[in-house]
This record gives sequence, C-alpha cells and structure tokens, in this order.
Amino acid sequence: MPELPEVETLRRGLEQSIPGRHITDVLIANAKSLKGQSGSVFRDRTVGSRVVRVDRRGKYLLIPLASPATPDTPSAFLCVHLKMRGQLLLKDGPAPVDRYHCVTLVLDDGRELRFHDMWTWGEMRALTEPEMAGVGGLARMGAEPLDPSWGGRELATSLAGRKGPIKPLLLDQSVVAGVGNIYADESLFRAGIHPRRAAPTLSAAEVERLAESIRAVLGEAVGGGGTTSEEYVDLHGAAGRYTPRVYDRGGAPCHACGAALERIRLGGRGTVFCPVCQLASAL
DNA sequence: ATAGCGCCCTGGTGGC
DNA sequence: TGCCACCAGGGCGCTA
Repeated sequence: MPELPEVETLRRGLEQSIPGRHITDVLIANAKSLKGQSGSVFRDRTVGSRVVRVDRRGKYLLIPLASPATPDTPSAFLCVHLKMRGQLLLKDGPAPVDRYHCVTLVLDDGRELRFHDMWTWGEMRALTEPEMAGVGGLARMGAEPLDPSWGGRELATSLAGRKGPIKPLLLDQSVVAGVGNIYADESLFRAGIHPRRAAPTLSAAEVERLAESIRAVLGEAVGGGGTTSEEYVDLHGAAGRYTPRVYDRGGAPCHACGAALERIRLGGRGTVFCPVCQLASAL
C-alpha cells in the first residue's frame, strides 16, 4: 500500500518531470476515481492548465494547476490519493491501457500521466482551494514526520489525551501524517515497543525513541524509493527497494533475535511484531 | 467527543 | 479440477 515514502517517491519523480507542462486533454475511463466530481468539472479545471509544482501532504499528492487567465495563482489543485491499490504511471506517449486504467492526463509534450486503480478506492479530483479546505482528511492532517522540526515532543503532543494501543494511533493521520500499516509496524519494531502498549503508558523516553524510529524508517524507505511490494510501483512501473523487517513476515524469524515474529489483529489491521524485542512484558 | 464497525473492491488463497 | 467463501486493507461515515 502506498504510504508516505511511496507517495514521496512519486512526488519527487513528478517534480522532476511535469512542472511547466500544460495539460492538453483528459481521458476518464472510470469515473469512480473522481469520487463524485463530475467529469466536465474535472476536465474544465485541468485541460489548458499548467502544472505549477508537485506537493505532498501525508499520503496525498497535491498538484497546483494554473490557468492561462491567472498564471500566478493556482486555479485548482489536482488531489490524488492512491489508497490501497492506486498507481500513478508516466508514459512517454500513447500506450495500451489495461482494464484498471481510470484516468489519463495528456501533457503538451505528448507524455501521459495515468491513474490506475484495481479497487477504485483511490481518488483523483481537481479541487479549488476552498473545496480542499473542506476535505476532512486534509484539514485534520497531522504534522509531517520528516519535517526537520518534528520529533518526540511533537509526537507526545499529538498523543496527549489519546487512549488505547499505540499502533492504531500511529495509523491515525491526524497523529502523524503519512504513516500506514507497513511503517507503523516497522517503527514500533525499531523502537522496541509492543504494538498493544497503551499510549498513555509510554514514557517520555519511549515516545522520543518512537519518533526517532518513525523518522529513521521513513527516511530509509524514501531513500530506497519505497517498499518492495506487489501493490506499489513507481512512475515507470519499477518496484521499491526498501525491505521491511517485520511487516508481512509473521512466523518468520526476527532479524534481530531469531524469535518467530507474531501476527495479530489490532484495530482491524494485520500487525506483526517480535515478542522478544518488543517487550510484551511491558504491557 | 471519541472509539468501533461496516463499507467500498477485486485478486489470491484455502477448503471441499 | 473447479468452485466458492473468505480475507486483506485506508479512510470515511455512521452508530453507540
């Protein structure tokens, strides 16, 4: 599933290649990806516009578009969330589409930015700034963990007053932006914290260690171009090179101590951890 | 207010 | 071999 490192990898690839390009046409093969926005509105807000830059907020890609009438102020933002199975692909020109092709943006240099989505859970919309402010997930988005100013203090503030196991809280995008199931498990493993630990029982030192682990894991994954998985490929269809230590390795030996990794369900999500390294006794 | 659950969707898997 | 029930999962919206 694309999380912060995967979306950041896509952002970097797009930032290098599409700012300044104009969108000359759009093809909507599956309107479900527009999540209720009409195709004509999507078309009106994209075709003829220029890509200003490529931003990311949590797992959202936000691409400001400028219309010829107001070249200095974005007239709309292309908002993309890949959810579980969405893919963004950059093609050099017209190429065959598969059955999961949803939306294509044709650029003025002939290349095509394509949105594929096997489950149609993902979204691609062209929103105005006021509309974007009304997207709850964006409005409530927590701090960016890779922001240099983010750390244990900020994580502690986000967790203040929150009860329950720490793992589901890490998946809450209002606590930390961009962390999903893979990196929540990886961060807790690196910090040596059991995923069931109740958040209020974490010491200041543990919260600090957890924040450092989140930053380290996300940083390594960005450096590797995202996690190797069947669900994620980069703009050119290539897999990521980051290899998780625990995620999806239930039953396999812990890389640190050799104990069998345990798989449980927590907050409705599959969760893998090391029962030895992640201090079950502290529960 | 906040936590928990169903929902969206389809490929892969395990059981018979 | 074939079929089918079941599972995974991010985030939203509803319910308690």
